[in-house]
Amino acid sequence: MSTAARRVGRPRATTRPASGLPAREELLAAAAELFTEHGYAATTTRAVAERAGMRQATMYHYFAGKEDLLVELLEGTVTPSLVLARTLLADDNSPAEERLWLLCRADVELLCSGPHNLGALYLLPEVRGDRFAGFHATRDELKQLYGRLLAATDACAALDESELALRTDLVFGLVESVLLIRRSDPARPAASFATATADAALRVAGTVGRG
Amino acid sequence: MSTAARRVGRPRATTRPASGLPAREELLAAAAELFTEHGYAATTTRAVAERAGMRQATMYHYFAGKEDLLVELLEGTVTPSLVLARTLLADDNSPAEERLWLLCRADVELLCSGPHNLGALYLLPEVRGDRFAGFHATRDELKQLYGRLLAATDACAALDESELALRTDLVFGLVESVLLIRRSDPARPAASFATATADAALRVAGTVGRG
DNA sequence: ATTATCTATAGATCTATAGATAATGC
DNA sequence: ATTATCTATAGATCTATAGATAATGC
Repeated sequence: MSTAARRVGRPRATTRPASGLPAREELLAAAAELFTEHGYAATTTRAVAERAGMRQATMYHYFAGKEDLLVELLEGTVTPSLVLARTLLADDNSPAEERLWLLCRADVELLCSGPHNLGALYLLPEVRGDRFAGFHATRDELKQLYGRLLAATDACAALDESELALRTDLVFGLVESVLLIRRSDPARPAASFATATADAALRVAGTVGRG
Repeated sequence: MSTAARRVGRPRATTRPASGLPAREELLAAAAELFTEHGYAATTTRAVAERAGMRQATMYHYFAGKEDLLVELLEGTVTPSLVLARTLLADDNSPAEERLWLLCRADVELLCSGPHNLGALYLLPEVRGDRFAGFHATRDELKQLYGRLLAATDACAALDESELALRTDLVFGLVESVLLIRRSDPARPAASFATATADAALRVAGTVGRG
């Protein structure tokens, strides 16, 4: 009845972290912390591996390279909002204003919860590269769905295409700006902030709103 | 009457860039381009120096190190708006709404003009370091002045301190989000976008606005 | 003599790979 | 036999410094 798990493979040189996560998850968690705090280029593969409780070279058993860590972390920051946006766009039982508000609130909550400011990974200059085309496509689709919900609101019904695009940029920009706000104030509670941001997004959209 | 300037010092190994800027300015311009496009850590001192038309080591004749380039570039992205904010706060001949609108518009214009998205330097993870405390202090003061103008608007007169702080975060966040928007659409004309953003900022503030 | 530049390089990295090793599984 | 890990390192950087050089200034 030993509490130590009996594991295949050569034993680690150091003790495992207390989290009890599997090695691959542990590497992602370490990368999340280090990439959000110090950036991608400034984080070494050694720093990631050792924070996950293993030697540098062992990381390559789980990931083909440093970039793969970032690719995988990025995906998680937009996919859930995209799924929700699709659902909300399909549901025409409630007014567009209300659905837009729900999307904004959920998006802000996604961006402002979790132990690290993962949404801020999107700010890293490295994310420009081709390696991240998948992430950009997802984000573009999400923004497009914001635009379609916005177009369905009373306030925007009369706008022409370019005015609508501008307003979409502003609403989407306001929602994304929570990354910057969280960065200067990491401890802020997500729920009430998400509500207030959704209210403000509707005001940007042009509705009289709840705020 | 030779057109080539007669210069002190050993001649360059390569021809000078066509810009005609003095060497120090040329280095800053090169760093601006490379830091905004590839980030700080991914930009080598060799890349900066060679884009400025000199060898890597020559850069150290003008700057003590790579960080000094970034420090100097960052200052220019907030100081002009801070100066304007101080002036606007002191002038009580026009309503606070109008002064806030002017500040937002000018700030967005500052952030969206110039050949590179210099405002986006603030997104770089390296800017967290102590070396950049001066920049952060300037930016904090600017944000505080936004808050004081906001407090003087009719729409915010009744808010308590924490509500006001939240609204300041949202207005300031919206203005800063133009960095993100410019990054995905670098060619956008600044003037009309600045006006539209200032309108939206007043809606976030809670005024009925012009929009 | 002063200046702006150059060449060369020490010293410190950092990524990814090669190949050995120490467990368990059968 | 398979697996997860280790140690060691090749090869490729990158920053900052040391010291030489080729102009002009006086």
